[in-house]
Parts: sequence; structure tokens; C-alpha cells
Amino acid sequence: MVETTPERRGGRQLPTAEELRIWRDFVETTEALTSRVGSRLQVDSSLSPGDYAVLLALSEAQDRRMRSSALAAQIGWERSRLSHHLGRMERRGLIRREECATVPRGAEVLLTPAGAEAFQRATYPHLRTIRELFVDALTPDQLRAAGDIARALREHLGSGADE
Amino acid sequence: MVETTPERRGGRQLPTAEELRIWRDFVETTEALTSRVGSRLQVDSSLSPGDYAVLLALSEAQDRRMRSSALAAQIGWERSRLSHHLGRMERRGLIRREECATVPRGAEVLLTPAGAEAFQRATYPHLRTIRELFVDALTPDQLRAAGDIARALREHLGSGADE
DNA sequence: CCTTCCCGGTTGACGTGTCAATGATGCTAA
DNA sequence: TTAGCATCATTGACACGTCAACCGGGAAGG
Repeated sequence: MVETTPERRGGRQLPTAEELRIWRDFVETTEALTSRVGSRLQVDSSLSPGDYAVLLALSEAQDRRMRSSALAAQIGWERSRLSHHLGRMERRGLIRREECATVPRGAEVLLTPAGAEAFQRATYPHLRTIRELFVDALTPDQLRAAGDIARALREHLGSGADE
Repeated sequence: MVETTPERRGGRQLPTAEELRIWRDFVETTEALTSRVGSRLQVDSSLSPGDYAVLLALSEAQDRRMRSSALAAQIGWERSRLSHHLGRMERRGLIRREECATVPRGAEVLLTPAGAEAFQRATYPHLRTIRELFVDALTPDQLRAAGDIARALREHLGSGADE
């Protein structure tokens, strides 16, 4: 393997062919992986990854209810996205929204029994899918490396110009 | 490298808390990364990642034209997705579709001058973004590991039950 | 010849995501 | 007091993806 130090590529602006190949491999593979995990979830549970994220956060919340903006922060979504998604989930009876008693203008989202039940049914097969398609695909070293890479990428992203 | 045989973890069905943490980190980070790369592309070039993939394939094609199904295979899209996307790109004047002379049933997609021009303008800043947000975030070892991980995941996916 | 099936491509319906604009409500400062 | 002003949430318009249905034209087999 070629040794490429930061120094060695000082003047260079563009990725090498090899770096580009890795980028494409990486992106395409992670997209294929998440799409496969998502479609398994859908088939097994009739829940989308978004549904699952919302239900997970609500399940872990005090009283199975949360302020909408707290929920958005928890799962890292924009409020608009969450609002649209909650509308769809409410139509399907997975959650309910009600005016918050304490804070005016604050909407509270709460898990319905049907939502809790759907989440319960989804969890076990979903975790098994993650194990099968992700954990089992990698050696322990690779798994550790994946964690390190994620951390490095995230830190680098966080320090960038446009957050 | 630790030897982890299927036997060693035979009884366990579900990922450990640590494995799950890595999974979530990994997925969330790669999603944040691709979304950031995509939004930079959009801002710099008014092209979506999908547009870019189509234009790239067409640019490299003989005569800057391709059969629609060949294009779909090249970039790994379903025919339906490509058809919808080509419709949007055609409306914007980036590509054109015409009946294929040789093969009766075949539609040909071809790059318009405006499409070629848009691709040209997009490429350099896009590659620089990949370098800045991906390549520069990782050490050479991590970059290599990212390639290995992608390969391992892809191979594992390919051998799975539902492709 | 006619039926049947497949194949390449399109379409419609619908779920999902983003952006920009809008309401509704408190906080602050003239 | 009231004129901004920020914040929380929703909405509408539109791009994007998937799924299932559909269409037109060979090829295959009776």
C-alpha cells in the first residue's frame, strides 16, 4: 500500500483515483446496507427507519411522551421533517399529539398502545438484522475501525465551515 | 486480528450494546456525511447527487449516449427510479431521450450541451468536497480500513438471503 | 396463426425530505 | 403599552424513491 502522509499531499486539491475509488465504494456500500436494513424492517414490521427512530425515542422517554422539539433534537431531525413524519404516524395510529399542559405552545407527542406494540414487535428482528448484515460481516478489528472512522468523520464534519 | 468464528458467538443472536453503539454511530455519521456532500454539490452546481451520477455515466459513454437500461445498470438504479429522474432532468434540459434506431424497444439517453457544461462546472468543486470532508478526515490507515470495510460489507450483503 | 410470456420502459400512487413561508406565543426594549 | 423579535410548530410546494401496474413489441410454442 502506498504511504500517503498529509505532508506528501500538501499542494494537492483533488483526491487520487484510489481515494476516489474508496469514496465511491464506501458511499455505495453504506447506502446499500442501510437500504437493505430498512427494507427488512419494513417487511418484518411495516415500519420505516424513521418510524422506528421515533418509536425508540418515545419508548425510552419518561411516560412515553416528549415535547416535539425535544424529540427532534434526540433523533437529530429538523422540526419540519419531524412534523411531517408525525402527521403520517398519527394517521396510522402509532402516536398522538396533544397540547402540552405545562408549556403553552408546546406540542407533546405520545406513544399509543398500538405504537408501543408495533415497536415491541419490530425490535427483536431489527436487532437481529443489524447483527447479521453489519456486525457479522466484519472482524472485531474492522468493527472497531468502523467506530473510529465514524468518530473521525463526525469530528471533522463538526469542525467544518458550514455545519 | 482476533479470530472470530461463527462458533465462538454461536448462541448470541443480538448485537451487544457496544456493537449497537458502533452501528448507530456508523449509520448516522455516513448519513450526515453524504447529506453534507450532497448539499455542497447542490449549492455549488444546482445538481443533486442523482443528477451527478447520471451526468458522470453519460459523460464517460461512447458518443455521450447510452441505452436507458445500460445506464441503470451502470449506476445501480432500478429502471423506475431512473425513468422518473430522467424525466426531471429532461425538463431541465440536461439530457434528452430519443427512440433508439437500432434496437426497437430501446430508449437512448443523451447528454445535451447544457448537461455536459453543468457536469464540467460541477466536477472540480465536487471532488474537492470529497477530499475535504472524507479523505482529509481520515488517516491513511483509516482510509484503507474504510475501503476494506466497504468490501467486507458488500461481499457479506451479496451472499445474503434476499439480495 | 394465435396465445403466452418476457422484457424494456413508463406511469401513478404514495411515503419521504428540504426549503421557505406562516401562524401562534412569549420576551424585550422603545 | 406596544412594536419588534425570537422560538415552536405546522404547512405547501416540490424533489426524490419505491412499489405495483401497465404497455408495446418480440420470441416461443401450441
